[in-house]
Parts: sequence; structure tokens; C-alpha cells
Amino acid sequence: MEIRELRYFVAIAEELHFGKAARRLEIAQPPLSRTIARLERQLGVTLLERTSRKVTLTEAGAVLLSEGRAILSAVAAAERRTQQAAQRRPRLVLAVKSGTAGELLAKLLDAYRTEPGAATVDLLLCEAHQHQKLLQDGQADVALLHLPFDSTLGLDTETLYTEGQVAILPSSHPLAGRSQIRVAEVTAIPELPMARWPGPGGSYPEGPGAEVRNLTQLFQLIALGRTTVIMPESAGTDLRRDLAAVPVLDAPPVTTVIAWPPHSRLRAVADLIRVATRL
Amino acid sequence: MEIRELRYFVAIAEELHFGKAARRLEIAQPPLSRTIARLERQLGVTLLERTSRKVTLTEAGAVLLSEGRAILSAVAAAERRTQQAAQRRPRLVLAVKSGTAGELLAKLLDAYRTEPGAATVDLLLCEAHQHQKLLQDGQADVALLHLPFDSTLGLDTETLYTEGQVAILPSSHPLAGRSQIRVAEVTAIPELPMARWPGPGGSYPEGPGAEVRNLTQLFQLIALGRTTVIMPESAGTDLRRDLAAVPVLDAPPVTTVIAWPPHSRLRAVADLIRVATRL
DNA sequence: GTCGATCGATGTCGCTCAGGTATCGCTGCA
DNA sequence: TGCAGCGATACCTGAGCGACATCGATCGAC
Repeated sequence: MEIRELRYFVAIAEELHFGKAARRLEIAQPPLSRTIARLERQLGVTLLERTSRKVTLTEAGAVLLSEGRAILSAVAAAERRTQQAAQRRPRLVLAVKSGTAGELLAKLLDAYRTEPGAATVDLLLCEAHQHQKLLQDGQADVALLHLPFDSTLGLDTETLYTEGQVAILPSSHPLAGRSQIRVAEVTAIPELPMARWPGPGGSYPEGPGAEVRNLTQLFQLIALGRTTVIMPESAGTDLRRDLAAVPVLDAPPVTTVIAWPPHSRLRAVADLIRVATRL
Repeated sequence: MEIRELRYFVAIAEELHFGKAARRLEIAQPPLSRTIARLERQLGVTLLERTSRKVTLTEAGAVLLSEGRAILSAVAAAERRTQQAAQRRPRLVLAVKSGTAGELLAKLLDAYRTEPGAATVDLLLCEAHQHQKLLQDGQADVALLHLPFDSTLGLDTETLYTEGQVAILPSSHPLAGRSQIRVAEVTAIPELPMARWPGPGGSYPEGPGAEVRNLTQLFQLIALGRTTVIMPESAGTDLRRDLAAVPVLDAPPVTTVIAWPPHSRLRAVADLIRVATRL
């Protein structure tokens, strides 16, 4: 099995159409048909059921699609990282969700900068749920994740710290003065339905609350008395005057972890992790 | 970058000798030289420093070696799993260390067997530290691991249960009658140096204790009054008459987890994991 | 210092196979 | 029934893989 064959197969499996896949791959359709046919012959397995009107994946094809995507990411990552390693000045790309982990991040970068042989750290601000992809295809070397929100599937991690969660409410709201609150009480406020964040697929879950994509939006909507949210304590420090944070007793604690791809060999990654765990 | 090029590069990087690598790959040496040269040209990176007497890896080469090995395993896994998925009867390979987790394993297999659409589960008894490799190159689909002994690097896991550790002593030993004991007391018994297990590389750590490879050997040596060991409670049930298990107060608890490769798409794996977490 | 052995690079050649164009055969729809 | 759309097949060209022969550099033996 060759990378080229895998690229071709993944393209068809995603398009379920030889012609479209060929256009996407910028080749003609016949070589594509032949390549897939040979791949099937070599594996001794039917990957696609095709009629002249429809193409569908077999069970085996679905498995190869999933494994193949992972392999293609890994190859892209290998190329990027190899080229990166050949540079004189080592560089390190750290992926973080925009707007989170402010203080921890500053402390981490400060501490790492003083390390002997410290690499230049580039920050890659990303959307939620993107970390994994960025690490797997080599666009990032390390990431800061928040459990239980982010997935650590296939990544190696070290726990940095754990914190409680707070509800963010308009200061004027009757509950804003409470010293603590329960999840059920927050979710039961009829006039303030919980804000909705995009899921892993980029689409929003069903619900009455506002759809938000970043903290600025969110805080504005809360201040306007349109929504509320439960989020980690650290994101609720230094709030605008018109917002209040109330600790939520029974919300699951949020753990910040540092994550990296499992076979990372970069000295800079090892150094950064060591610094992070000592904070 | 193609798989063939990667296979060639990994062979050279491991042998550090074009001739030997060519023999291992069962090709002549010149095509090997040319393939590597072209790979370097395409990546724009020097992977190997070569004189006519010695070949060494560059920094970038070391990175590509590590990434390349992972990719080659992933490709082997993809081929195996795709072929497996094409079989009528779904099969599932579960890797377990020989001699451990007896009762849990039996319960798990029993519970899974009653699932609708349950696959045939093949047990793959393996040496310690092998799990990861088996999962990564597709020889196994799921594994039972024991933290903190085994590494879960690059695997996804669910915790099954946690247990304390016991010291296994000859029944005749003065400490055998104790209801509990401390690590320091066990390691300080001069006539019973702690048994040594092979490390990840297959070699034994330094020390005075006996070198053991399985439980039968170990128990025999303990019964003979030559060594002792600290191990999970469950491995110390149903001991021979001439052995005694004493709970060790301050030994770290051992967690049994079920682990699988992160992008596993097999229904059977998902089912087994669900059953396992409900035990 | 010289010679021979060792090792990676290079030159040349045959052949496989990737990719292109043209075309066929099947299927669903108007 | 005719047509449009789609994948398979036939055939051709050229790139590149691999084999063999050979070169040039380096190190050790004497």
C-alpha cells in the first residue's frame, strides 16, 4: 500500500464519486479507477460497491477510510516536523484556544523562555476542538487543553491544574449576589437560557440559548441579559463591571492539561512539558 | 513522500549502512542511494551525513525516523484491520499480559459474549510492555493495561478498577503473618532481594534480586526463599500454600485500564469497552 | 607510503506502471 | 426510446524503479 493509493482512496471515499474525486486530485478518472482496483486486488478486499449510478463504502472501506485519514495526517506531520527540525533556530508551535488560560499561559511562556536552549514559541490561537487535528497533522507541537471539554484521544498529556467552575451572570440579576450556586439553579433560570458553543463538527447543539463563538460575544450577550454560561473560574477573572461570577458547587472541575503527540522527539517539547509540570 | 521511500529511509536509519539496509530490503544498493537522495531533495532537508566510511543521522533524520516508524506501523495496522473488517465473522484481538487480571478478564469475556452481535474474541497473551506496539501495528484491537507499569502513550483508555498491592513472601517468613506492611520494610529484607522484571527494552535493571519473566518462576523462587515481590492484590489470590500475601500500605495503587488505538472504528471494540466500563 | 578492501555515488539499460485520451457499456430519467 | 451521466477498459507515452557495472574516497595492514 502506498501513500498515493491511500490519498486516492480517501478522496473517493469522501466524494463517493470517481469523477469528482479525480477532479479534486487533479488527475483523470481512468487512472483513479485502475489504482483503486489494484489496491483492492492487493488487499484482497472490496472497498467500494460501485454501480454506474452510485458508489458506496463497504465495511472494510469504512475502516480503511478512518485509518487512511490518520495515516495521511501522520505523513503531513512527518514532513512538516522533519523540515522544522532542519532549521537552525528551533521553533515550537503551541496551540491554545483563544481567550483562555491567560495567566497560566503567561507564566508558562515566561518560565520556558529562561530555559537554556529554549526554542522560539509560536502561539497558534485556534477554535475549540481543533487542537487534536493540529497536533496530528504537525501544524502544532504542543497544546493546552481543558478537560472534560476537549478530547485527548491519541495524545499524551500531563495535568497542569484543576479548577472549579463559575456561572457568569449579569450583575443586576438576583442570583448574582449569591456566594455559591448549583448547576440546576443556573440552568433553570427561564429568562437566561444557557449559551451554546459549537460542537466538534462546528455545528451548534439544539437549545434556546444564544449561539456564541468567543468570549467577547458571550460576555456582551450576558450583560444584555440574554444568556448565561458556566465556565472555568480562570476565565471569569477580571470581568466587566456589569458581569458577576458565582462559584457553581456541583459543576465538574475543569482540568487544564498540556498535550503533545505521543512519539514527539523534539527536545523543545520535552523541555516545555517539564517546565509546565513544575509551575 | 511515499511509503516505499519511508521504508527505505527507516531501514537505513536503523542500520546506518546502505549495503546492509539494501540487503535487508532485498534490493541492490544503488536504487537505495538514489531513493534517499531524491527524498532529501523533495523535503529540502539533509537526513543523513555520509562519508564513504560512516553514515550518521542528522537532527531532521532522527525526527523522520521516529515519525516514519509510527507511520509504517499505522500502515501495517490499516492493512490488517481492513482485511479483518472484510471477514464475515467479526473478530477482536484482546492483548493481555499472561498471568494477570484473571478474574476481571473472565467476567469481561462472559459479559461481552452475551452482547448482541458479539465478535469472537481472540486472546493475545503478550509480554509486559508489548501492548502498545501490538495495538499500534494492528496485531491487537484492544488491550488490558496496568498503570503505572504500562505506558498508555498514544492510546485511548477507560479505567476499569483500582486495587492495592501486596507483598508475596514465603509463608515461613517472620513477616508473612503481618496484617500489613510498608514498602521500606519489604525492600529492606536482606535475605529476600526484590525480584527484577525485564524493562521496556527487554533487559533487566541492575540489582541483587532474581531475574524473572513469569509468575510461575517468580512464585517458585519466592517459595524457595530467594526473592520477594510487591504486586497487585488480584495477582496474589489463590496462592500456593507455601506463599503468603501481605497488603503493602504505602505502595502506589494499581489501576487496570482498557486501552485501544484512538481512531478505532470497530463496533466490536466500542461494544467491548462499553461492557467493560459497566462491570 | 602503498595497496587492497570497503562503502556510497553514478552511469546505463530494461521494464513496469502511472497518467492521459478515446471509447465502451450500463443505468436511470425524460 | 433516446440521452445524459458514470465507471470500466483499451491503448499509448514517459517517468522512474531496480539491476549490473564501475567510479572515487577512505581507512587499515604491511
